[in-house]
Amino acid sequence: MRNAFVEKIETFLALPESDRRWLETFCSSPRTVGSGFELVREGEKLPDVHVLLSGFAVRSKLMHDGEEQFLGYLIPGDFCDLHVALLERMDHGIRTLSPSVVVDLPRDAILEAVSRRPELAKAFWWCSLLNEAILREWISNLGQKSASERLAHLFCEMHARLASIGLAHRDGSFAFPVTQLELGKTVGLSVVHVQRSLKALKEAGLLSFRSARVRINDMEQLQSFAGFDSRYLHLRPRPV
Amino acid sequence: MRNAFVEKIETFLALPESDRRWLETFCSSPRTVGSGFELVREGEKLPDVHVLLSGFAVRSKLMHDGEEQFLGYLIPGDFCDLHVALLERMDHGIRTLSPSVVVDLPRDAILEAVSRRPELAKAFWWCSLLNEAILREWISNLGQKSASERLAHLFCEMHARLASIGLAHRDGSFAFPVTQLELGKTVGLSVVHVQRSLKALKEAGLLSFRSARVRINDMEQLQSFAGFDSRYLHLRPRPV
DNA sequence: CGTGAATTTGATTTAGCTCAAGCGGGGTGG
DNA sequence: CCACCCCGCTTGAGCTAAATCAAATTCACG
Repeated sequence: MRNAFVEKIETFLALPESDRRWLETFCSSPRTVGSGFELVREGEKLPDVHVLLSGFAVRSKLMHDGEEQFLGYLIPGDFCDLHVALLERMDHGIRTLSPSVVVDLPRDAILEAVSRRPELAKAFWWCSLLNEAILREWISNLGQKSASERLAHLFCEMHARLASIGLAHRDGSFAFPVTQLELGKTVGLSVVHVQRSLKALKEAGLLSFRSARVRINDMEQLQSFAGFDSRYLHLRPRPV
Repeated sequence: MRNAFVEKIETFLALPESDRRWLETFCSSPRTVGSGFELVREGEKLPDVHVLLSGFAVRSKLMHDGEEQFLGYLIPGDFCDLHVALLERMDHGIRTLSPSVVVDLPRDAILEAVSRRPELAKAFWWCSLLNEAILREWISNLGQKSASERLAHLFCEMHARLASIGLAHRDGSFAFPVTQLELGKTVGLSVVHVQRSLKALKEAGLLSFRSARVRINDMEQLQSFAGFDSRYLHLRPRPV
């Protein structure tokens, strides 16, 4: 059976057979959870690290004024909370955006792997570095771009990431189970303004967004409008 | 001689003697560079990873419209570009903000250390995770807060980080060698608005900012105004 | 069908931007 | 030692992107 997690890691390096088996063992008893399920609560101290095998999830932080800011989307193959292996306490929460399949890796197993299996240690670290790169891009997105540029950029990113794991349709469409309110929490805008900016993008013929699905009509133009350059994602051509 | 880098790592875990010596060997031939020196250029592929032993530096990304966004500040003890060990290409640049001392660690040495020295592997990974946590906080800062809250938050963060390595004065003041223009690039605001927001913070008696030095007058109030909660920094009490 | 959530639209307000001009201070060359 | 000049800071006057408030409409779903 395909395992999005192992596949992701193997785009980075070919694992020794024993490491791959080690990973697959832990993935052998996944859980299925519904949409809107809180995988991890902010402030919590966890015994396990989670991996998303299928579905969508989001990281988010609660502000002191009660507002919520999204910090990143998780797609199949992503670690949810690798930090807790070393940092102990979650500084943000994670919840699913669709029915999902997750596995729990005991924290101690991760630590042991890092000590005993150098290839896995590298791979885990690599996952963290990728996350970092995305976070940096989000910062420039929030700091420097207009409302519709931000949205455009977000869609470009999601498309690139989903395409890299085979979850984008050839016609440029992909599932993205979020509401406009949630888009607002992602790019720091009010719902009303998200709606108007989306409308502008639609009217410019760049994309459409309906019932949790994005379709990019003109990738070329959308990317150039958004100032999107996929290199920050450090994607490697997917070995088949 | 004190070594800010080794000290930082040892707040996380006590290194085996041999690992410490390994680090210190590489730190034995540092370079001194001036202010405004470009340590790493965006897009570059580097043979070395850099560590800042003293001074200030900043990560930044150039937008397609020519604007610049700051992505983080580097203070003594920080890795500049640990990513290149695994990611090959820099997705942002780094330059000093003051005269600084840096050391160059050959990429291959880092990779070898990760394979052979599990404690160091953990420590390096921990550094990445800390960075990530700071990046996430910056995202919520940019996405959800007003101009003066953003600035206040930035000052709280710098104070906490500098204090943790003994670079903050007991009176709440610390060196922060940036101009108002640069503050703008940090929090996504125009110079003019930075100036007005700073003025407001000064007039509220919270802090002062003059000639590259910040002084926080009322830490309690500033933190509560900024919605600052230092837990995201995952600081550990500094062992003396 | 009915009901609550999500989207759309309009009207108004505001935070932050741009443009433009004046000011201070520290460093340089005459 | 003075004059100048450049850079960073300050202030003012519009202007605009985005927020807020409020209501209507559509949609998904039981």
